[in-house]
Amino acid sequence: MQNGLEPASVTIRDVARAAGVSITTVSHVLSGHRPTGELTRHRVLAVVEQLNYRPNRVAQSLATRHTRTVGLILPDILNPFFPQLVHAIERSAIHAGYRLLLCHTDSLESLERECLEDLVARRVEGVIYMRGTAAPNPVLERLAEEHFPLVVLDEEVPGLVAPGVYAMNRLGGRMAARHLWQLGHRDVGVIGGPRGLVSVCDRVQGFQETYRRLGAPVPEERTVFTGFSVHGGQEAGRGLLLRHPELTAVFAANDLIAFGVIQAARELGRSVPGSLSVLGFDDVTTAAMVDPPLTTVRQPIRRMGSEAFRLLMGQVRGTWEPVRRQLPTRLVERGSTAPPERVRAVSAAGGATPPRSPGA
Amino acid sequence: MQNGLEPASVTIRDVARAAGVSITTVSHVLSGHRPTGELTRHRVLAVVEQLNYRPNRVAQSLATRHTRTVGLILPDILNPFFPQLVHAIERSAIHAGYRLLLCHTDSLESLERECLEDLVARRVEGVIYMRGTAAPNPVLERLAEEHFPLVVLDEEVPGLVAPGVYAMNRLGGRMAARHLWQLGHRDVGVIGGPRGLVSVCDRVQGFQETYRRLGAPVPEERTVFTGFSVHGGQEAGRGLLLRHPELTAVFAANDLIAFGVIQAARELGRSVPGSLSVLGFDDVTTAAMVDPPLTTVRQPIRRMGSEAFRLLMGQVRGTWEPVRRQLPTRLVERGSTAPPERVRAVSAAGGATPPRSPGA
DNA sequence: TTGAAAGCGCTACCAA
DNA sequence: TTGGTAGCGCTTTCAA
Repeated sequence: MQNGLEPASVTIRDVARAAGVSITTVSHVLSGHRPTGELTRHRVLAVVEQLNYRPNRVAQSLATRHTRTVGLILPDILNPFFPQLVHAIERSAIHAGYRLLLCHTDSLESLERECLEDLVARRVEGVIYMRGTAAPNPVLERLAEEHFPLVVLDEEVPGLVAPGVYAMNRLGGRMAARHLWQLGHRDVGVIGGPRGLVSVCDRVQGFQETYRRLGAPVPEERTVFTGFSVHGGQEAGRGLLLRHPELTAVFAANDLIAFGVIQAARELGRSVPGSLSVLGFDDVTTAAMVDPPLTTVRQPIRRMGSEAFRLLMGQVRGTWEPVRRQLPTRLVERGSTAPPERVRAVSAAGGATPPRSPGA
Repeated sequence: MQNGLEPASVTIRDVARAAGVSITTVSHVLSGHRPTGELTRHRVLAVVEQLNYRPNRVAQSLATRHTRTVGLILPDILNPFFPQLVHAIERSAIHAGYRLLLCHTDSLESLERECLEDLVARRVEGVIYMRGTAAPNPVLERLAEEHFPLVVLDEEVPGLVAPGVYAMNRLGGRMAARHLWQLGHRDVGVIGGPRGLVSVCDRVQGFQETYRRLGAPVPEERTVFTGFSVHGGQEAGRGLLLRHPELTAVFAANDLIAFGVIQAARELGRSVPGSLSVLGFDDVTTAAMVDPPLTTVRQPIRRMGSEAFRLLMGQVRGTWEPVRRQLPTRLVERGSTAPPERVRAVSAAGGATPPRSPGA
């Protein structure tokens, strides 16, 4: 207790000695891997209790070659989307007897690589990889090639052959578009997240493709990109609204951005949804709590998390197979979207009002 | 690659053989723990590179008796307060070469105990313990007695002699009270978090003690307790406002509860802050983004996290000492608090208006 | 039903 | 400047 170097806890050897049996025996009464005499069993257990012995999991891991640990690489714990995802994963993990080793990368590619290396060196049995950058990651590629247990979650890695779980982002983008269209919005803007992220492309493209088909393609200069953050959304929103005051609605690639857009709109004296509709993506818990509750495209976060863990376990104790699971999104209508002012005005003036009917 | 049992990665032995040197040498060129010949150094490094050798951290840990891992016990990752705390801790940890092993307890005492045991068995070098329940925890007590490196964070454990980092909760409660008082609120309610939590007692008592001193003690039936959640706040808020429609302000023991109270107020047709002022605690990131931006007592989350890790490291490589660090809170005024209607009405009617002047 | 002993992959002491 | 080797604390054959 005095020296700082040696916690010197009680070992299996101590137990064996105190119980007057062999180490082997202690090991087996504890693991139940082979029958033991009733008598010795009780003697050993008593000693274990008395000495408060707990097997050293490090030594166990070295001997058995498994650590009952899974590595988690995540880009941004401050985005509430990820804690929700982590929560789901952790529930599955605990249930399966696994623990999570956390690696926060701040969306930095260099950190992603380092973390991955470190996790492997620590002999985690698998990794759930959530990226925050579009940069290629050689370490990740190597692991995938070696069929190291790995599942990519949320953000797809282009070109990587590995199991993954994603939301139907393109579909989500389409849902967003259809919703705004039906409300009567014709002048819409889009604020995507970090350029190059597959999820961003999909959401944005799904949105644009729908508007194009409906006959009102979104002009290129009405689509901008920014970071997945409130601040990013605020900046980008301000710029977009300043350059295009004619916009009546904005689709944001995630909720954080949407929050920022709402703030920007207010600064510019535009009420939401009165003068501007805002639509988000994720359906983070707080989405229901912000000023006008946010209309958003919900990702099935819980299912994504548990499915990811399930896939990982499949690999850990079984065959590797690059399954690609896509989970459906759905639109959650709340208070941040409404028909554009013009349409409402017309409606109020009376009469049926198919918004900008094709022939008009 | 076929068999599921043996990842059989390359070991130090392989490197030694391939480089034509001893295992010892390989170990030392990698650790730098002793000088090595320029030539052999390069040879070894080349082989390491070529074989893509990475030392097995499990084996290292067993040999060196350190894991470069810290355990984190946290009650509720869905409360944004904790991700923010985790973020701060993780920054310090990564900087010091440590990794975080995550244990989510869902505020369950049984899980807290299990996690603690498991973390110790996994030989983490220390534990940062954030509790979510008021239940006593024998395992924790044992660890503290044994001077196992441990720091209690955020939520104090009564009677436990161990290092800890906390916000000045009582002070925070006082700040909240003074603010509402100065705005002119005389009929106030309090919604605490889980009964028995020290932080809750401190915040509530700080608040009440101030109102008492100012001559308007808060009647007991205007103080209620609930879970640290939006839902809890909503339920409790609804009940309180229904029973006491005369209240003009509510102090909530954390931001989540405050959010819930705001929702409850709306349901009851009361605007915030027009007809009801709401004050929170924590200053979670989203506090600035909700409907009326939340006036709240800010905890110095980042500093709490980094200080906790610093204290832990102090114990890991040094002397145990039950330091108790308390960090100051401060009031952040935003939009959810305002003078009560009566006062505003009177003010508008003209004339100086010491709210409910003692002689009135 | 029990034990001896050979690892698991490293570190670090002791020699050379 | 280098190597042999005894652990670290456990699991698991193989024998008894």
